[in-house]
Amino acid sequence: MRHAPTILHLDMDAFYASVEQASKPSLRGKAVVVGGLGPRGVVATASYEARAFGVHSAMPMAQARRLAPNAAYLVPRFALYRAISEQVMALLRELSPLVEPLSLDEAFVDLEAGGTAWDEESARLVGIRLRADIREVTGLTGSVGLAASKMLAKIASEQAKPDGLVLIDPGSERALLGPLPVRTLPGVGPATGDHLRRAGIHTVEELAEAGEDELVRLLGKAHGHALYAMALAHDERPVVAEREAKSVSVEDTYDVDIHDRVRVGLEVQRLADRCVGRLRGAGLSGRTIVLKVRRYDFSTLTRSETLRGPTDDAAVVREAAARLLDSVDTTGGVRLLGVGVTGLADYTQEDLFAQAEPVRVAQEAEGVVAEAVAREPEPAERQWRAGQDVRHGEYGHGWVQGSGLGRVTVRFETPQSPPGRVRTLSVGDPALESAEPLPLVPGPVAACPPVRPGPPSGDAPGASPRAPAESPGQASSEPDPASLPKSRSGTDGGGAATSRP
DNA sequence: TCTGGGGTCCTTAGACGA
DNA sequence: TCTGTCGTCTAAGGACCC
Repeated sequence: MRHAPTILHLDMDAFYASVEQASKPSLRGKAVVVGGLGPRGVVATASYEARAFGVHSAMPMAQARRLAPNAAYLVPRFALYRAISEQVMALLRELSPLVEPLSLDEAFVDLEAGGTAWDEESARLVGIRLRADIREVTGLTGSVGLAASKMLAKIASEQAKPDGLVLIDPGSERALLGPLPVRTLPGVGPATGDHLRRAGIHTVEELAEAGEDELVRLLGKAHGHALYAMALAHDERPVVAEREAKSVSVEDTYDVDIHDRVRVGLEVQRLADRCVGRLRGAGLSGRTIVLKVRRYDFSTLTRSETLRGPTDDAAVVREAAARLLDSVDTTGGVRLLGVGVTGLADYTQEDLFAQAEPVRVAQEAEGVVAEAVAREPEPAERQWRAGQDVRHGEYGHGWVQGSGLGRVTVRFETPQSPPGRVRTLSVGDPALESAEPLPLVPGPVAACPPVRPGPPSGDAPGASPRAPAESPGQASSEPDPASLPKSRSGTDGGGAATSRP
């Protein structure tokens, strides 16, 4: 293992919720919950103000509403989050070619490979500078962990949250890990955590003391070996910039269980089409078709079929998915359906003779689906979704707080305005139209990171071209008190209502 | 009180060919 | 020719992550 803490892990703080607060001034300092608003939605991200009420990711939305009834509930706006994520990733790529994004709001960076840091001091300066740049370019805060390995850098950024920086000193790793709960380690979820607890293992230190053989016996070969290494702070996983996708899938959870077998069949066809759309969009084809069914009682089963060659043909995927569905008992109802493709290749090699028949049948099915889609009733009125950006001819830019009973409530404000006024309009108001999100940071620079003149870059070889903007004193494991969430109240958070009346 | 969506990796078991 | 073994592929499920 390398010895310098030059692996950086960046984790944006409550990312989706922070973006919404930045773009909606009236929500700053308030409890904001982003997630699915349907009856079966779950929380994607809760602002720190909402977390004070006990709301957290993956919690059912209904439970979140009971805990924080006055929070603002918003649907995610992934296009906006993606755009902001790109700005952040671009800043990371200035530090090193080795950037491994884990999601829209998280990434590892190998600073040593980028020549931007080679020891504790330089790594710390890069982290400080990065946090300042992220704040300048996006207006948001991120937490930075620096350590000699990915695992430790991630644990460090977790400890740095919110809005902080933690560097794990080389040599202190095992002492730091020892007292932490096993759940801290990556790969230890609820099931493994329970398993270990029943074996009397609660901390990382106890994990190390149990020994490799015992862990392999308890958890299996791969997991046991990996966990034992992690417990000893051994983690040699490299930062990998390019990862090839291994599968492409789409799935839908329905607000109400589907009982009608014909409807189930149509939904599977629709999902197959969407899946192929994504597959083709990525320039891929795949050989194994997977059908996923979650039944009324939450039991989940998968059925898969491997073709003789990869395909990106919607008719072929539809037909395979339909065959797989034939082998599944859906009496009692299904709550989720999914279609996926694995065994990906970037070319298509159809066995035309073997698949000609299914194709013909599927083309007939295609007609059925098209017909069903055509029959789909048009929504009588435009749908306004909580959180959505809108523009009004008279009142300007705003966002939907809620809608129902023929009315839509809009708060008119922009990222740079003071908290704005709420107006209730008719859902059919001709002056109201949906709008693109506005940049969080003023000026044209928001769309692409600015290149600022580089102040003196220090005397060490390979120093970052950027000079630190914060004093090093701010880079401690203690977050700046001024940057902590200001209010626990979270009341009157806009009260965005569900878009379903 | 009910549990999303999009992924990755691992384990187990059976089939099959060398 | 029969049998055992090994590696690989396929299928299904489970755990985990963000």
